Amino acid sequence: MPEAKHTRARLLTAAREVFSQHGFQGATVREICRRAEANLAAVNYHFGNKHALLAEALNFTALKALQTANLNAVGSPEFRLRLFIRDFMLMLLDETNGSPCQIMARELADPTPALNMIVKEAIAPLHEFLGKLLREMVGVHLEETRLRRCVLSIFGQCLFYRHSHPVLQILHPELSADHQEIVALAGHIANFSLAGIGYIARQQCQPPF
Amino acid sequence: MPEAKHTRARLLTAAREVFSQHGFQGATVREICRRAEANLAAVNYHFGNKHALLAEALNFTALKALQTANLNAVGSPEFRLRLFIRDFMLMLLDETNGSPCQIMARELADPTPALNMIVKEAIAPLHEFLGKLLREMVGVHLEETRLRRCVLSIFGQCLFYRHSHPVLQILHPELSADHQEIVALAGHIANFSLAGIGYIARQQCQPPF
Amino acid sequence: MPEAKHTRARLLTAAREVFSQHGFQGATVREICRRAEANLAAVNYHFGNKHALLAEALNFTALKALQTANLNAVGSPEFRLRLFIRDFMLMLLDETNGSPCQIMARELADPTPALNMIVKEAIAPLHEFLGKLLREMVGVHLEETRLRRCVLSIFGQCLFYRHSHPVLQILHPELSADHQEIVALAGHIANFSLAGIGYIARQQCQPPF
Amino acid sequence: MPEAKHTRARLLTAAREVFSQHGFQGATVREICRRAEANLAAVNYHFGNKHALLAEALNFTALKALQTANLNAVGSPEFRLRLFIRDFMLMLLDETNGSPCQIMARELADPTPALNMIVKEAIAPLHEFLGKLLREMVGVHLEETRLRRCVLSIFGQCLFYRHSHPVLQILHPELSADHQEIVALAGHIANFSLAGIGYIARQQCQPPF
DNA sequence: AATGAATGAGCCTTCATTCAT
DNA sequence: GATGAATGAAGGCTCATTCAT
Repeated sequence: MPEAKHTRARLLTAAREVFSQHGFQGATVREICRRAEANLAAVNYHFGNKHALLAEALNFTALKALQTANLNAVGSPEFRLRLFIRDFMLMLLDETNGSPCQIMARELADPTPALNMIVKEAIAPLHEFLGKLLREMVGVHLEETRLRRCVLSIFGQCLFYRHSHPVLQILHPELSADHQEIVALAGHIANFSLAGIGYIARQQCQPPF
Repeated sequence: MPEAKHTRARLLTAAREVFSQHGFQGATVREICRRAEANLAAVNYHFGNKHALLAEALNFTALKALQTANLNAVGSPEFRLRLFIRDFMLMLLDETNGSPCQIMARELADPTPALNMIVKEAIAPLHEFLGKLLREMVGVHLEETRLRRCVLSIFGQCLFYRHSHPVLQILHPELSADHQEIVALAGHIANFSLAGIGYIARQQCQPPF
Repeated sequence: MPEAKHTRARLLTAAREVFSQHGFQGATVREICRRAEANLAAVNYHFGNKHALLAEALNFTALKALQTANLNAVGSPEFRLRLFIRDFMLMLLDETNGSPCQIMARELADPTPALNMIVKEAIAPLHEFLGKLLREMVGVHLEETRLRRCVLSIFGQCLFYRHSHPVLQILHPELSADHQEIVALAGHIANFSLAGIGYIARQQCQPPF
Repeated sequence: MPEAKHTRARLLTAAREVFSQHGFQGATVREICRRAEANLAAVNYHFGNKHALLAEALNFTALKALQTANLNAVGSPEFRLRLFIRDFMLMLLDETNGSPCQIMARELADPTPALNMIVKEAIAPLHEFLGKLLREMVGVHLEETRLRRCVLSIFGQCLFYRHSHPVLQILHPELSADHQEIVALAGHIANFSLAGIGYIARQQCQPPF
């Protein structure tokens, strides 16, 4: 065996890289096998087909760990929201090839049959998590619909940097995506959103007249 | 020739439909020609190749009209921001096949060589436009970097509904994308963002201590 | 154009050859294209896929001509049966590569979706034809079931030489399949069958007790 | 190992099933191993390759038993011919998966290297057997060539129901292949053939003028 | 006595593109 | 101004077989 890791593991690593770079459709089994230094038939042997390989390449552990860590953190809901946005942005903008969020983000725009699982396993829990966190802040009086829109506003701001990354590199090539910059962006999103949520919550109690 | 419009025009219409539905990569020349009731070689005859067809299919007039209309609108910057967000969301979530924003939105996540032109012709002006609008609201004291982050927060919230449309349909299948709902979403984003911008602007003058 | 006939026609000729030699499953599109001196994609362009190519390669005209000729022949039913068996055997044992009966015979044992069409277009009419011919000979008193069994007995004797051709070449390598030999075989089958039919018909009228 | 029989035996059983259903070419080693609940490499371990597995899967004992039983039967040659046709048809149309005749019948149309052995071990003896039986009936005066043609006529009628089974199911879907029906078919073939043979034999002595 | 892992060859199909007319 | 025919390249997948254990 010329390779340190087993073929199956190397295929998963390679698949995460290629899927995150080219999307499911743009990724080729050939390229994945080439990078994994595996035979072309290895994907079929280990996973059955390309779709099943994608399903196995998806990895939600980091995303779940993020939520667990946040639940265990001590502090006000506002503090935990800041923490969450920071950790989520760091995960989202992690440029390591094959990071799980890159693959998932691609699925959002160009769905494959795996999207259902992604939503059920990763996205729905995440939205629920953030919904509960906001609920702690705004109390019981804010309508569920309005609360949800706030959740979407936060995710929208965060995901934008992932989805529009190529555009931002053209628009503002001077911006790097280093740790410090990401933390600063997360701080902005937290400030912006806390103010927004606060306004929405107040608006509910005493409608603007 | 039984068709009213010339082949070239029919090809462009068909291309906008197919590109918006399947993305550049997922679209096939065959399907475009089939819908345009044109010969398979017509794309190469009229446009040279698939990339050039995409370039010609892109259409920024609606986006520019939106900005012009907003500039001509009478009212406070806050009012014009509400107006802009509403019009932008309506354009973005327009489910008409071949709407220009759908094509562009797909380009963001999976760039082709056309992205440079899109950014230069459409996105950069749009960001500048929104930047100036916000500047009217916050005055000269807010750092350019912070202002830009507010612009990105607004676009992020709006584009989220476009990019994550498939996910939202799974998460909240009860939500329709009719005119009324879109206007309500736009109202939320405007409220949320105005509060956010207001906070960021105040924070600059009197840092939170 | 380096070839005399058009690619489409060459593909059909080559397909008939290869299908008749190797069956549908054993035939490869590559081999067909190679023999037709056509590009590998030509099958897809002209026919869509391998199944559709088979469907177009099938040719029932000779089989239909055989029936028409027999209907126009002047003579007793017995004579016309002898004629039919002779012509049918000559067609069946025609060793020309790509003869229609060879392809059909292969379909019988290893059916593809094309079998339904073959049965409807070629085999059912043939059975009906032979049934009517026998009916002329035996009169109206013979049960339909018994008549049909006689039809199957005749076809069985004829087809045997097609289906079991490889076996017969091993068993009796001295037998050639030249015109004279085939005519002799047909004569035997006619004699054998006329006697059989005669017995079955008589048996019906005056049951053996 | 949870299985009662050894892997080798299970493989042979599974191979008989799959070969009889799909033919040699259509059968896959994977499917055979799956049914035998054996490892994919088991076929090559136990038999070397797919061809060798076929060779071992072939089983001529039932066919030989049929001949032995017939030789031991008491009665006239005519009676023993009726017996033979009945038993042969029952074996031929036995729908039990993996019945030896199904596998052999498939080989006839699409020969593999195993055909030589099949002919030598099974088919040639069978033809000789039937030839001798007919010889008993017709005496020494009938030419060997003519006698052989009668043998082929009988086998042709019988095998037809095996080879053309898919066609017959389309043509006459009302016909079932139950014991009673098979016996009736065998009776018809026997009647038909006895009359045929009788005529051929008489024709020899006193040519039809 | 047997197996999990791996592989090379080959299959059908699809695609954007080109070319001669 | 346009098109029917053709093509090279590539894609996902399947198969019988092999190898190390």
